[in-house]
Amino acid sequence: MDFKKYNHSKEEKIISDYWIRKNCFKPKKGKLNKKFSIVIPPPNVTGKLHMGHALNNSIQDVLVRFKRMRGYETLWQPGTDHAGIATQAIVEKNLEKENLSKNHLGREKFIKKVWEWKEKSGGIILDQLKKLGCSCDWSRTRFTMDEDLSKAVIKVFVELYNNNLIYKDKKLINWDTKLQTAISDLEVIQKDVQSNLYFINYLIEGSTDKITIATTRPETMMGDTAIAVNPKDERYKSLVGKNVLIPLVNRTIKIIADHYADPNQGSGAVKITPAHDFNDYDVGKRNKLQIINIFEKDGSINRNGIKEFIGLDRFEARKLLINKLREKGHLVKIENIKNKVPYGDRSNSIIEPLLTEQWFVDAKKLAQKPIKIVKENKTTFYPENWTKTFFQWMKNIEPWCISRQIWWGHRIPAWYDSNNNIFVAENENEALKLAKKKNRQLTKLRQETDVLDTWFSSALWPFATLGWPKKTKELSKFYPTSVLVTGFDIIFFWVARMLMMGNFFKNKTPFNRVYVHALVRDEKGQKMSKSKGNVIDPLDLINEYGADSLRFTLISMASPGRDVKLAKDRVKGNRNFVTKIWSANNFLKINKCKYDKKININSIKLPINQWIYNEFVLTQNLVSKSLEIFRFDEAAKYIYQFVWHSYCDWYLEFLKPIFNSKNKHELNEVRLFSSFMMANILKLLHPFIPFFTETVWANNGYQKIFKTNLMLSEWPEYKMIKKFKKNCSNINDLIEFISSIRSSKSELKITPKLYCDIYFLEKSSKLNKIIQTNLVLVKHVGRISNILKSKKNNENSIEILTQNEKISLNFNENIDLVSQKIRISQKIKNINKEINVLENKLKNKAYLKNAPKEIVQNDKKLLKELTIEDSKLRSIVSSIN
RNA sequence: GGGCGUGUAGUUCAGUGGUAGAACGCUUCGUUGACAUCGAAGAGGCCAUAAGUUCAAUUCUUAUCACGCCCA
Repeated sequence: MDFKKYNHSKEEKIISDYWIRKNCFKPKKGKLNKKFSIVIPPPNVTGKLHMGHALNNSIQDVLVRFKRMRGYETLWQPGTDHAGIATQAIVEKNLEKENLSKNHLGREKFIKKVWEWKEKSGGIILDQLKKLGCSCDWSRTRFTMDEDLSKAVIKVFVELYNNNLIYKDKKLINWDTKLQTAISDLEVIQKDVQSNLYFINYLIEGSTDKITIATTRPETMMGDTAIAVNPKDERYKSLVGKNVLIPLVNRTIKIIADHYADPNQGSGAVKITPAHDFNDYDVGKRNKLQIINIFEKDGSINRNGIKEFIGLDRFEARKLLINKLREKGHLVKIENIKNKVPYGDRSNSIIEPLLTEQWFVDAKKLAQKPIKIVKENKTTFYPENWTKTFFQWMKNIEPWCISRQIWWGHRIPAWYDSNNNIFVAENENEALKLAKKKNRQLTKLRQETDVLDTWFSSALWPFATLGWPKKTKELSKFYPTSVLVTGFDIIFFWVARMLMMGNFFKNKTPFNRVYVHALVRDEKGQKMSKSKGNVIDPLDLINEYGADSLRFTLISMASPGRDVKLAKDRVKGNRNFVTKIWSANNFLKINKCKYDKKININSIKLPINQWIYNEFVLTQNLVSKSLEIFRFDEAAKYIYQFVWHSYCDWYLEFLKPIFNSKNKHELNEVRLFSSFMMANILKLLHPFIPFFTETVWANNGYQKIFKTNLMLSEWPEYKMIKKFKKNCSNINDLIEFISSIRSSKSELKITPKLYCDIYFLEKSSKLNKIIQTNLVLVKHVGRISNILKSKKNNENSIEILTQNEKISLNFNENIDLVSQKIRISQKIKNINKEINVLENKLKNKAYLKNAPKEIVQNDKKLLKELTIEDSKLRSIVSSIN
């Protein structure tokens, strides 16, 4: 027979199309009458599949497929978010190529262009998820800018506003001068950089004395409104209240006493620029200082600056200013220091604190319920220690700046009259109604131009995607969702905010459990990044090794609280695993193994079938249990171990002599049962490697007898059968016995394929009994030609010890007895070490008194066994002479 | 500075209050009718260091060292 190799690319495509065509991913009532739901962490609509996605979604798919097979009605809700800043940037870039800009087009036309882009290119990542095998209900795919979801966003905004949980305020916020929008504090990354610390003299008015301040941002001098010294700082006590002249700027400001000034930092005197520094802003508030903003929105100097600096970029201004200060003798020195500088996570440009009017969510108030919910374990984190991180952030939470000065996003539903009175409503008509209560003559309002932070809409994801605010079937069925699977990097961005919104608007926590997985790194543990060039593209791996191999690799490496260090070799290894099963299945076909009629497992007679059955049940239980507690790595390990080592290495090997025999009864049982086991293996493996298993399922014709494809079949829930246990233990003894014969051959440098005769030296050998009842298997797998009735003693025979029984092996060629003697002597030494330890232990009265009985019993038993082993080995050594 | 985590075989990682495990890699042997993307056999560990608790510590506690990450 000629068997083709498994062609993953071809089969994956076929299976994927088949599942979708047959609507297999839609929720269906299962046998349990229970629900299981997950909402996908919506990938950015501009996104391409990276390893993080691959891990995140493989895990979700394992859970979803597992629960579906177990009989839950299962929904995996997919979709993407609109990624305001990122998407706008891409479309703007495309416009540039056509020599257009968004300002050219105007808001409406630009938005139209973005939608065009989205329709054309916004589905890439979803297609990639399909390639990975994700069993999302794709017919329910949602997008945060969809009409329904937008309605939800507007409703949420209005309600929060009416509850005083959203407000507009003039505050210092993080301003991205490149993107020209506000961003939230979470989107600011503090980076360690080398900076210059400039020491500058300010002249004290009415004297020739000077005060030296230290700053890393000298250009902000133009906005200084005070110099602060610590009230306890003796050096400066007499200067408090005096005026100083800002060099070059020639404006006078006061020296004030404020605890913010740290006597140990720099010179101990610090310039205060309330408009351009968060700490200075607070100092300014405390001391009622003037606030002078010196920057335009692009970071250039505005008209509040020195005349000749107006229009200069902030960094140009810094250079020029330092030169001038040096020229005029105001610059004392420059020190090189390490400090933190804020960068925008999207633009990678230095963030400028800027005083502007923005919209804020009162996060502090909204955080209260989630804190309570998590405390009460109504939402639990796994691994548990993330709870701590969550609390720490939630308890120190700052107002959330939600307005963005861009066009792509949910436009804030607020309108202004000509006096800038604010009217927040779901639409302009409603707003106008509100406005008319104030002023009957009003006919026209002006809508807020800002849009909302993308995360604002993502925060509604678990209920908005299910239809909220409409009371849909899905919402009542699948909310709260069962588990959220996510990386730790978005616990604050997303998880916390979903908890706020879900608990506020649904009065129910959006998910019962949060499974937090780690980052995928390269094999050296380095973060993957384009600049380092160590990015592994999951699609490359899928093409080369198949989606299944990639999935199995990621899942088996996802142990809690540890990063996944991914090397290509791992994927290759797991591809080999897939091939191994393919080849095992071919072996079944060659031997006409077919599961074509139902089996009464209880009536299975052959020990080897009983053995593999109980081994399977053991594995099935371990896999199920591991998956329930999110131990994907262990689940994968158990199934790998079983399939490769129990099923292929031993079970299939033991079947070979049966296939060669003429015993019809045995043949029938083996042909039926081996295939039945294969079907169950495919089931257990399906959540991990769905494409391959579904393919083999179809090829083997299991559809007929199970009356379903694999992904909708029932998860194995077989019970251990007690009456099989005796035979199972016998098979385990055989395995151990055969292994020791193989070891002995290897030690004696005898080729494994060489047959030998054996003789049982023990008077009443337990092994002998077991072997006699399984003679055909042992002879074939153990390569034994005869079991001798009497002992042969010559230079070709050797005694070995296995399961504490002495047996004699007889070969047809000479063997190296001398080296064997050395080896056994070494073994005796080792055993005696152990015996010593045990004897000492058992002499210890405290041990005998305090240790649990079983432990002591066990040690006594072990000591006995070792003592026997020792004496038998000694007799073997002496017999060699 | 505050918080969290990690140090176990060459590598990547499981694990446990009482015999230390896997995968990959390595070594030797091997194409016997499923599979060389394979099989068989092996080598390889003071479980980071120190002290404490305990009859018993790789496991629990504390400290130290090293390395990550998050927040300020």
